[in-house]
Amino acid sequence: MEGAQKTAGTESGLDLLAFFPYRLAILAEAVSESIAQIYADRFDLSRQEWRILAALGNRAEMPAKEAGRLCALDKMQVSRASQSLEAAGYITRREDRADRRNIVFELTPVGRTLYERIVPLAQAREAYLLEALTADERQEFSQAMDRLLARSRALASRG
Amino acid sequence: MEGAQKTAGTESGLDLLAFFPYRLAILAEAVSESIAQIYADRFDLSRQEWRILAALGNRAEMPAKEAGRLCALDKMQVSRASQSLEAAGYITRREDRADRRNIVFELTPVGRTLYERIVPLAQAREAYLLEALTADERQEFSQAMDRLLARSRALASRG
DNA sequence: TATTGTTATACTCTATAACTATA
DNA sequence: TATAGTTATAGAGTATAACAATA
Repeated sequence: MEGAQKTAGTESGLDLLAFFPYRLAILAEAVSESIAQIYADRFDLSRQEWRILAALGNRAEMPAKEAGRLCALDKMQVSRASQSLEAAGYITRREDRADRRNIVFELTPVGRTLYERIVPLAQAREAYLLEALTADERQEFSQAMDRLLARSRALASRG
Repeated sequence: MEGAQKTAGTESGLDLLAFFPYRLAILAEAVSESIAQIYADRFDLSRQEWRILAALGNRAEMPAKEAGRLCALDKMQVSRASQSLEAAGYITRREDRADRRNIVFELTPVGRTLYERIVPLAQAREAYLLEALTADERQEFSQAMDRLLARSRALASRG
């Protein structure tokens, strides 16, 4: 982002390596890969499956629609990932009796065991990453992320 | 990241919405989308094509191999994206006489015109995003990104 | 008529490796 | 034998919309 500042009065080009969206993409990809090595390489879960599993871990059950909102997945991704998780024996899927259009997910004991094996590994990696920052810096980074997210969504919705 | 701290002594679950890699992925996706609306929606370029075009803008020419390193693309992505850019008339590709295995890219006048139309729009969006942060915060965020990238690569290379 | 979720289809993207040519 | 780049192939992932069931 320093590079985005003009280094000379006549400089009008874009320095890709200093372009904020590019740098953020590279960082997010690297971080994502470092976590995917756990859920994908070691436990053979897709990103979508991992997100649903992770979201299910700290609640008794979760409707499909909430899984979509919570995991930033569309309804097709939720449908397919939840079918895979069910086929693998990690979750159950049942109809909501109150409104039978809704499907509710629940972890099986096997799914909970998987969750409890993955989560500490994922958290250890997160902790290692965040050791790059002091407690204050983490908080500032976190707040900056929130503000950047709000602005990027404002842009995206503008088209 | 605050949420990653234990909220109770017995809490061992993972709060997906507070999990740093998840939040970073969501942010990067939103930022990426806000820029892709320009190069993809308005100018029909793929992400790979855009990166090569952007990297070419502030230099006379660029070898294919350097494009790969600079744009974080593998040699196949460079090969295909550069062929598309050539077919669209935005770049030329010629052999390096010194070593005819190397291919060197150069912007055509049409390509430069495209570059000069896209870059101000992309920079305007970048600037809007970064207005979320003060100058100091930008610098701290930038340094934090560098440190996080180093650590995520250390993790990823560990496997 | 609107909503939830599934299925179908085509399309894009990616990963692997075989291949060409140059060195 | 090693390197730069291309091509081929198959697999994964994605997007669109048509569809069924329920409300």
